[in-house]
Amino acid sequence: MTAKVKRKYKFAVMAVDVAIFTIKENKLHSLLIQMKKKPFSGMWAAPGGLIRGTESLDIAANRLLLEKAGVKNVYLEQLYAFGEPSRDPFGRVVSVAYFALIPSRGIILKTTKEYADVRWFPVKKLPKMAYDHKKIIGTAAKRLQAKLGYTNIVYSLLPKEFTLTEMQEAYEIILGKKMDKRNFRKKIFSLKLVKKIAKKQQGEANRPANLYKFTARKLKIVEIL
Amino acid sequence: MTAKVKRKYKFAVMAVDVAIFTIKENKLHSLLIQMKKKPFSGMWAAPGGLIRGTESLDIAANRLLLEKAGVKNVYLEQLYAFGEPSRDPFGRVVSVAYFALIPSRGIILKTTKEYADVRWFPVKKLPKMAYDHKKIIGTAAKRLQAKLGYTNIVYSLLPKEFTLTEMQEAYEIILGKKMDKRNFRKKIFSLKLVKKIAKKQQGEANRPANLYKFTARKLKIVEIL
DNA sequence: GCAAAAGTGTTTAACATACACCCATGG
DNA sequence: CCATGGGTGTATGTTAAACACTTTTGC
Repeated sequence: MTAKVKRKYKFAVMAVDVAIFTIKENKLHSLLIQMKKKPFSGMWAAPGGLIRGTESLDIAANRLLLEKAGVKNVYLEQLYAFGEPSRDPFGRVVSVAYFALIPSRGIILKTTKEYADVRWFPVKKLPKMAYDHKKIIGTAAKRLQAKLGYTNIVYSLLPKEFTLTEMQEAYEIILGKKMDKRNFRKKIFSLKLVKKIAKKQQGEANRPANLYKFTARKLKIVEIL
Repeated sequence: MTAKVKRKYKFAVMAVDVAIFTIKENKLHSLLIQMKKKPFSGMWAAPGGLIRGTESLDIAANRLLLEKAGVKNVYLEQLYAFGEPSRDPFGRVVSVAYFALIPSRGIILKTTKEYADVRWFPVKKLPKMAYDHKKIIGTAAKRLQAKLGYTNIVYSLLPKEFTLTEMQEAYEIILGKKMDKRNFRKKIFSLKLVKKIAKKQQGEANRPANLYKFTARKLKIVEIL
């Protein structure tokens, strides 16, 4: 891919990279950081880095999200280990990729001096990316699609209080298809995933929608689709 | 867990371990090797070892299965990366676990001088195991159960030619429950997973069963259960 | 009073489940 | 001829899918 890069590490080392998603502006977005060091300067990457000697993989993933992007309190699960020998020009780096979700309201991104920029990109319009990170984002997006179908994972993309239309839109955006409003609600109600609260959405030029919250904000296996 | 073991590696190193299953004697079995070196001497472990600098994870998994147990040509997929700092007393070893399946007919196990023994154990009666390998086998068994439900993965546990009763028994053994013969067959036929061949099972003291083969010996996503 | 999104049921088709008897072979 | 597992169909209940109009608000 690129010529002559000094191999920094003599042995295989372990990295963790995190594909983190949110829904913004009716599109699925992924958080990327812009690299400074060659040969990837200007290119974008998922937040990640080497693990420390004393931390578990899960803890490393949480730490790196916070350090590299200022993000915390997210849904996080292990995705896949990427270990092609050629995937990192600095040496043999095996990356355990993680997959994270966060609601978009109220996130403040943090740039560090190590990186040029931190931004959300629509998953359908990713910029030029470093390493095999485009593949990692793609694998994570597929996992997200699959999990929508058999778990209540959508809770981790929505705020505490939300309308059923917002919930349905999350499905439609991620799955890339329209769904039937009545059938969708019937299913959600029959599974008792949400409960109505005594508040309505305000300030819209139309009938105000009821607000709901999840009965449990914890991953559960349920047949949704 | 055990006292005073010299830490052999200064940095985190990468290992691959393989949970391999077959069906034997109407039970799900996993292949284990018996260790010689302390502090695990006498205990059993899934075949595995350190990755080489130039091989991918998938290739390492295949190589280790062959080297440590003499097994090849198996269904193999990545399972999960286990990275608790304390999981290996020799140092910081992150293990990418794999999950493998093989039909039981005609396998010849190979013992090496590095290990005391190689044997199949019923998954419900595992011996005392090294590292976190009991957890790895357990995670793999759950993955297998789940995949039976939404893929044609059972092909990798059956011989080229098999009876429908054998196929159904594979499901019953792994899921731990009886299934209805007529409904099972209806489902398998409607998905066109198998085709009848012009041979019958011989030598049983009852009506001979028709033999079948899979239309495709390749992983496919299909709603079976 | 109009534009915009919210909310709400019924009908039909597909699929899952439960269930019992006759058949072909070996010994 | 008997023991053993092989092979087959139907009726019922449950779930999925298709489909359109009325309501409530802001402006």
